[in-house]
Amino acid sequence: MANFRVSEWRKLPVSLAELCIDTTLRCGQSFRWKKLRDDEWSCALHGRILSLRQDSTHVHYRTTRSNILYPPSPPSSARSSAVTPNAEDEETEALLKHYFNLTPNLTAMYEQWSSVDSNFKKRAPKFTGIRILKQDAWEALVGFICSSNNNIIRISQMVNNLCLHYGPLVGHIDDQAFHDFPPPEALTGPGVESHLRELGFGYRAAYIAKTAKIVANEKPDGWLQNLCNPEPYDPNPDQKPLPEGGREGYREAHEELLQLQGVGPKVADCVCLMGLGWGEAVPVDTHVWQIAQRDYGFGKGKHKSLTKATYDAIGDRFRQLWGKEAGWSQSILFAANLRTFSERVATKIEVDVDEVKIKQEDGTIVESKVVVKRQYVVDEVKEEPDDDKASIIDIETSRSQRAKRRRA
DNA sequence: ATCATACCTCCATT
DNA sequence: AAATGGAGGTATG
Repeated sequence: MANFRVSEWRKLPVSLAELCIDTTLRCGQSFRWKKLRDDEWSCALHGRILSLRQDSTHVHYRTTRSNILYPPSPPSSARSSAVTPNAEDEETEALLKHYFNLTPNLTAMYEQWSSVDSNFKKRAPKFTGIRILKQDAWEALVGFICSSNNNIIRISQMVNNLCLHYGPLVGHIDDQAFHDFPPPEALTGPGVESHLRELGFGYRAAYIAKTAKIVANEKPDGWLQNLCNPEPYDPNPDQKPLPEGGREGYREAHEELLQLQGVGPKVADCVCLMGLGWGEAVPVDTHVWQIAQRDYGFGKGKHKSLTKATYDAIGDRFRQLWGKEAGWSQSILFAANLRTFSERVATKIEVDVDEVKIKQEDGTIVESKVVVKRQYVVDEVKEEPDDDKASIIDIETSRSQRAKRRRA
């Protein structure tokens, strides 16, 4: 195992309210992180494996690198790495801060959204620390092309398969291979589409192959990166309201992305938000559509179904409500609505006991007790539980001790 | 503009 | 056990 070297653990002070890596890495933004050991997440990024743990006060991180590709620093600087951070550690910390987008004050943002939106205030407390990642735009693009008509488990399998077959090997942890995400040029070959089909990508195989060719061959160098939001994060945003439909740069990036194969409005917004730094991008998928109907009055009148017009109207409504970082707020409500996290949603169990008389074929009547247990999602805004949202979790039927017998 | 349909595959549910 | 529907949609008519 001399081929790889593992750095010391280092730590960065971060509260769980500012970043919860478990929720952030499981909420469907990124598809490559693996939880190998208890509470330790790892992912290949920029030629190294980054591993993370978190406690209530810090994020702990370390890297695993290949000695062959990334030889150790000279002895002069390797000496005191435990006390004095060397260049590699500095670089890793910078990567961590960048990837997890740690500059914005998330606690203040939650407070702001809570003060203007009672629904957010109600649902967010169990989903704190969710940040929008600054992922590589190309990786986000391919990942979300894979997401159409798909579920997070399979998307992750597909993306991992893509990296395994087309991405450079970065290292191993416990015999688990970690590959970096393949650049567009790696996916332009003639056999890519059919190979991806064999790998189970379905109709998305063609989308990825075509999009890779467009990006690598038809667009100028740096085309995708240049769609990034150039503005640094501003903790004291100016008073001028966000333009209807978002800033010009966002609208342009969205429009450009729509030219690609397999990229519609939703995928384009995912890339804008999570890969290009446009906080006002609001991807409206089936979950957000459900949320918009349930909590924000959509699904009736003019916006009965999720047409393009409705899609845009939902984005505009959320931007108007939550502002420049509407996409962040949307993602928090999205996570709160995921089945993956349903155990966090407060539930209430209601038990009904009914006496039932059952007349049997032979004329005898049997008295039975039917116990029905229903589970509700507790809704603190509406006191009344919705019957249509209750799910029956258990029914017991017991015949009473002495069944009364009568003549027919 | 809106609507309907096909598209790959996997999985849970019926 | 075979059928159905849904999964973080998009392209086409």
